[in-house]
Amino acid sequence: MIRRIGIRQIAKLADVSIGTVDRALHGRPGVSEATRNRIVQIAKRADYSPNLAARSLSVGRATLRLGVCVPRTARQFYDQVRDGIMDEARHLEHLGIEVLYRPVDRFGSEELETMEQMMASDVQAIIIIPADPQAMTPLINEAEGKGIRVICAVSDAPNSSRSATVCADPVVCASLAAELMARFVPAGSSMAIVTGVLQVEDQRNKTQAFTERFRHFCPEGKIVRVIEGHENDEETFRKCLNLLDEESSLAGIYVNLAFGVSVAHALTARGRAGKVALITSDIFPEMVPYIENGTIAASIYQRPYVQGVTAIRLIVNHMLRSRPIPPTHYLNPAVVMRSNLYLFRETRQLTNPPGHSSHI
Amino acid sequence: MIRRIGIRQIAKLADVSIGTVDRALHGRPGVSEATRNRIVQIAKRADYSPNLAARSLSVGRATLRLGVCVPRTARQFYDQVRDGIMDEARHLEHLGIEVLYRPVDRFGSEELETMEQMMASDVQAIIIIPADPQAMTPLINEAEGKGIRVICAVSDAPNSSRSATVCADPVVCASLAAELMARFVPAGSSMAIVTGVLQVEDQRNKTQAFTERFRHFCPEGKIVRVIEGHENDEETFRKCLNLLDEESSLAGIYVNLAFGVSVAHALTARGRAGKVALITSDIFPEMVPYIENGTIAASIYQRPYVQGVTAIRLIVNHMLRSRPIPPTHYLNPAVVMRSNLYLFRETRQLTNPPGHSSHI
DNA sequence: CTGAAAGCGCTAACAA
DNA sequence: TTGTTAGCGCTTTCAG
Repeated sequence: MIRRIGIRQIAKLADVSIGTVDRALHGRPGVSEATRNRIVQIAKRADYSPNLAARSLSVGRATLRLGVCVPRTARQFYDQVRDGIMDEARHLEHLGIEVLYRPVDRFGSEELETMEQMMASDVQAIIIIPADPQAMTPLINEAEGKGIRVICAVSDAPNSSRSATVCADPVVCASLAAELMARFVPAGSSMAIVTGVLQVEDQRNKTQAFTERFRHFCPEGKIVRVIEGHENDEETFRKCLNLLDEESSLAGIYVNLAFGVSVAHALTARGRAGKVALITSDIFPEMVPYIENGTIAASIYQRPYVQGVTAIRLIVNHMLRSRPIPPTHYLNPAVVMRSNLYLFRETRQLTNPPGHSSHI
Repeated sequence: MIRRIGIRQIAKLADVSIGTVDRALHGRPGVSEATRNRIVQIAKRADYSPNLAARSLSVGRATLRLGVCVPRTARQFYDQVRDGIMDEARHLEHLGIEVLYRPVDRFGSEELETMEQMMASDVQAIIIIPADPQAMTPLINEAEGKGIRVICAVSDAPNSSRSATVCADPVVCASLAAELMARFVPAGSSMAIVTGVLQVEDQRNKTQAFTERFRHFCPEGKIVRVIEGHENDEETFRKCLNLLDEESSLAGIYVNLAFGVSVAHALTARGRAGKVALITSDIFPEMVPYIENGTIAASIYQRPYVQGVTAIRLIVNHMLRSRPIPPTHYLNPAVVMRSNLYLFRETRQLTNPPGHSSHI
């Protein structure tokens, strides 16, 4: 620990009391502009940065109250985000961080109501995974207007004034899938994409990016079908059966949302498992057997845990260390295959080889 | 921040002074066994954990002095480890962490001498990347004997009594390469492995694992050659030229150490770039053009930055939060391809798409 | 507008 | 063997 300058020294240099220094440095009222400027100058020249330990000790209660609003559905995924947030917050507990955690149902208005409650409950920042970005946008704007920082994770509300978004770059996810796929299948192969609803920005972007990059990486490769499963297991499954029946020369399928299992089912049902290269998104326990038996060749993983960790770090670095917030923090997707499957958090409970304890 | 119990309350419960509580809880001399036990019991029942902010504030100087000994060679790689260590240490600075950083030349005795100096300079733990684990082992044992925790990163000293090792599981790295390769090439393909010296445990393990897994994943696949380049650019290059001349049907090469560029050179020289699937290890700036033009299909990345971060976290969690140290912390290797190349730290300086700021 | 002083939870030096 | 006390750097309250 390097001996750094403290408010005491600054007070001495500026020939004022430490109380005045504190007021000046924190924009609190009760200092003349003249002395304030003088003190700020000195602090800057001396490269002053506050001792966070002392601060949180002094304040006693939380220095930083955070609201966290995460969907209660698709738990295997969102719970990872929550774990990342909570783990990191606990790690930084001694800085006086307090988390107000509110899981919400993904559909209906609970999300909006919760957001409103949070805004009313004296938090300095909110981490949210908006299920309906459109509807959430006015509330986000209102929060930011009140000085509450809003950070979107996993899903973005791009037209809002949120301070930052942290997510896996959808274009990179889809491009990586396309690049892998192009290496997995021969030139001139036919490809299908399974998505949810093309109106959802993320899914549309991934579909486009995959299409474009696959054509780029695979000479004469073509996308013969884009299937919208409407985020419904049954519909996805059924449409995939049709697809397989109609496209006998299909070489691969890319599933750009969390419905890889339905597609794997369909492949298995039609005896095409292992014959058609399947690249899915994210990891869910039900996918494990399909990765193990080769039905799913690879999965592009958005690393929800790390997203949670990152969201906390962004906020803390900004609010406590006055670092700038990067408006977009894209993190690198991971490639899950059979060889590294058991090093991912999601599968750690299932079979836990001793000594393997990584999660980032 | 949840209101937790402090030594004051414990003192009251045990009907002693806070000084006694402090002594009892820290195994300092000057407390009778009876009172010590009583206090420890109370603390345990109350789930006491010390306020780290208060501690580091009180102690004033560093609470935790760490020695870090990292090779000065292969900088692009080891500097990442160092960055991870330093970034994380700075992040935890307010806990009173002080890092004594000593880069050393990889060859010669500097490593041993530096280790000895560190052991003499009052550090509580040492993070080391042993270049010569064999030679380092006695010193590690000596350090641990003195109560100095030693953590190996990247490279392990398995026969020493080091407290922990953090690295990418070599078996997983090689298996992942094999699995990818088996998907890249047709059944019955011929494969070559480029390594350094098979006597080095890590390289031998990777060679074995790749061989075994490739055979498993690729029906009728065979390893036709294992080349030892002795960690020498020139020799690796030359031997690869020979290989290419003699094996006209070679479908792929796996390079299990940091000499992928030499192999890429050879492929280019013989006009086989893009025809032979090349999977390398880690990322270096010189590799970037070869990844971009498809000569290198993929690279298995050990994530040195995260290794550094992890090493610090292990130590801090152990020494400051008295968590157990897991003897081996394997982290998940990453797959680097053209699509995600620019999201890795190593390449961030080269071309830096705005908004991409991930490094873990 | 500014200064003085108490106190956050802990360590460490000194007293008893 | 135990108790007491002075800070660590900061925030905050109360006086001036």
